[in-house]
Amino acid sequence: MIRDELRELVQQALAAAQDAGDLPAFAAPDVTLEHPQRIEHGDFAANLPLRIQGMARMKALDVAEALRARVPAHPAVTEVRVAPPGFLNLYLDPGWVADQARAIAGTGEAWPPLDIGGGTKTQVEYVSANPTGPIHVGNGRGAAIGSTLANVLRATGHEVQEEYYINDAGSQVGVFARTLYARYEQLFGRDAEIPENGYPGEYMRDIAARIRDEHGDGFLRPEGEPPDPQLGDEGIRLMVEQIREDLAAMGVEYDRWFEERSLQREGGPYDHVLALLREQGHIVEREGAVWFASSQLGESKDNVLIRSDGVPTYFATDIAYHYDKFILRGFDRVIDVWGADHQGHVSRVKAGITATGGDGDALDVLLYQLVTLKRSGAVVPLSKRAGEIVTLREVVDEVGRDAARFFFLLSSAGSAMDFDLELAKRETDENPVYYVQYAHARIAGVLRNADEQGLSAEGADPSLLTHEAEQALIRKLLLLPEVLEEVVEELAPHRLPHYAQELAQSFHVFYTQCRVLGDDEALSRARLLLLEATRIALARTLGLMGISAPERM
RNA sequence: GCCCCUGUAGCUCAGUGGACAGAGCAGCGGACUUCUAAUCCGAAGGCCGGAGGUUCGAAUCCUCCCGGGGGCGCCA
Repeated sequence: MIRDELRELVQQALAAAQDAGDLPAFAAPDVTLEHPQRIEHGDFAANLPLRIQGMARMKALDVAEALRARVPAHPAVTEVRVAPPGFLNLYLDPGWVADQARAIAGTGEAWPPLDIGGGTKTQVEYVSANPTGPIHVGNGRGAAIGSTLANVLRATGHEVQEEYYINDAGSQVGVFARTLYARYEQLFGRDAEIPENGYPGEYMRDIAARIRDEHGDGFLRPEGEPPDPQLGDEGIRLMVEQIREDLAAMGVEYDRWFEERSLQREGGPYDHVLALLREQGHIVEREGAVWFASSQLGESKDNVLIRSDGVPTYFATDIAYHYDKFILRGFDRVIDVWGADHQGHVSRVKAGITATGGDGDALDVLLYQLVTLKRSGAVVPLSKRAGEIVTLREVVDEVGRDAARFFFLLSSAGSAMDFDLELAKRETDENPVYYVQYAHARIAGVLRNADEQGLSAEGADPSLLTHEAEQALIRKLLLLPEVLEEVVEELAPHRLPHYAQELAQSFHVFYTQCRVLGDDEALSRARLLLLEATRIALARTLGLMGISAPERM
């Protein structure tokens, strides 16, 4: 991408200036380029002179001048200027900029071609909510973040697998089964009560009814006897099926649904990991429980692996799960997207990975702060145990998949967000997603009109794209590769919707100021070329976010 | 008590070492005989939670304090 090429130019200028003795010899930091806020400061700016003025024992302005004189010629650069207090400002050549419209349109849907990953085998695991209830709004945020991140990684040369981890083995599954059985018994007129700490939500009645519809009283046992274990399994199966459908409604599809239970089969990863930890001396038995002696590994405390009642903890199976990811399946890199309430879990899982032969640093955990759901300003509790829960499905049905995804992606994972249902519902016209989609629909409309007139970008001369709005739009297009790189390097998918809005704005301004289908046929063709390039970038950005790019609105 | 996240315009949020701090929404004033006005243009709105410090330069880094959220040996 152009930024990397220009960075290299400045790097070369530095080396040349030092070789020539214009600057003293010293090890300089890597060159970084940024986009100045003010257009008069150029398209790119290097602050290198300011950063090395001390090492060079020269005034920043003199350093800048020494560098400026040595910057090699480049077809994209029309001018290099020194600006106080010591910046080196680079100005792109308008002819080169205009020609990028042709380059983009010529590359087509594959633009921008980026290989950051080099085929790195990467797994993104996200949502992974307990299958004891429908997924809620907070999980929706994880879904939007995880799937968008996976899309961008795939688009930048990573070999990506998306996975959902089904927690079907913990103690909560037993509580789920007993709750389900109580609801099931109630359907047959029995006076059963759901257990303490059970799941009081209405959805449990629905699942019980579905099982009755399919199996009749086949799961009914003599009163007072515990439920058939297969009833719980059937309930989990139905719940997972619903979760799958709810996520699909938001455009989320996984490559694999991984069952926690599969780790615990005889001689499986769980057994193996425990034996491994024991061999390595990481196991301590105390107070009737089995502990991971993680404090010896720099953790703040030890953690229980097997509770005194003999049941393994979630933590124990999670070590086995990550052993499975890294060692058995050979992922080079794993990204787990978790809610911030799992924050305390991060460092101990990394310690567990390292202790079982993996590299804890190959795991990136992207924590997102929880979503506060509001209804007319009042906080709505999200707990599955509360009677009233608002499901993700409900929100998606109300505001639409596109708006829901855009909304979830808009704020950075680290900041808590409010999701006001009334606001989201009211936002039909004013939601920013429509602003972006409308830009795409407008382009599609003009391309249709051009087609009817028998006009196309065929043989277009991009050098006609000299208007300020045209130039600004192309410069905005050229930002997409940089944005994708930042999304990957900072695990920051929220940059995408912000970029989408900027791109749409640049287009709308262009559309207002520049008529595409006018009297000047050569200009029309050039502008059609620009429209094609813009449509490619816009559709790509929307597609990576899992948001549709409509032809009409 | 300790750890993590967070505090920026009325609201929702970007910006996390650069040059005069940004956007959307709300509110105010304009623009449709012209490829879609779900659009555009303009004005207004800020001790960047507070106080010190580091730096040529701090919303950004460090220390302390205040507010909000989350976590802290047998829940997941």
